[in-house]
Amino acid sequence: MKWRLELDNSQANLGLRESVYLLMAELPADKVTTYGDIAVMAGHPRAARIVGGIAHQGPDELSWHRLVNARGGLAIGYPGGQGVQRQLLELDGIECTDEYTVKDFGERRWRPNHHL
DNA sequence: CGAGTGACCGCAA
DNA sequence: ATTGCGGCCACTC
Repeated sequence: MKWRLELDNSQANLGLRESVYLLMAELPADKVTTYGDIAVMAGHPRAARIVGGIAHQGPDELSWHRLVNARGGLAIGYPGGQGVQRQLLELDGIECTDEYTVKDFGERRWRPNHHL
């Protein structure tokens, strides 16, 4: 089912924004993902920055706090600051270092197994 | 429609 | 290990 959804949006008939929403909705609660990965999965490999912009506006019901940068670092401009994002992550059982980086990023990082 | 923008990314000092 | 910088390109106004 997940596969179906992602496959559809990688066919890119949807806008990037739509694709980002769908992918974020698929993101498991105990995982994180990156702007770049989302961009790639959405079929716009160079649009990482755009994903950030979309996240900035995105609907509150999606868990944007689990979206981090390529090094596992928390968002620079997260509303309320990185401290807030970190707390939200910890509520999901995702720990961070003092440096505002997701702990065990390699393990936490979400990878869709299929994805062409 | 065109120019400016940005919750990025990777490589060079 | 840090910092800086330029490229990136869909989105907004």
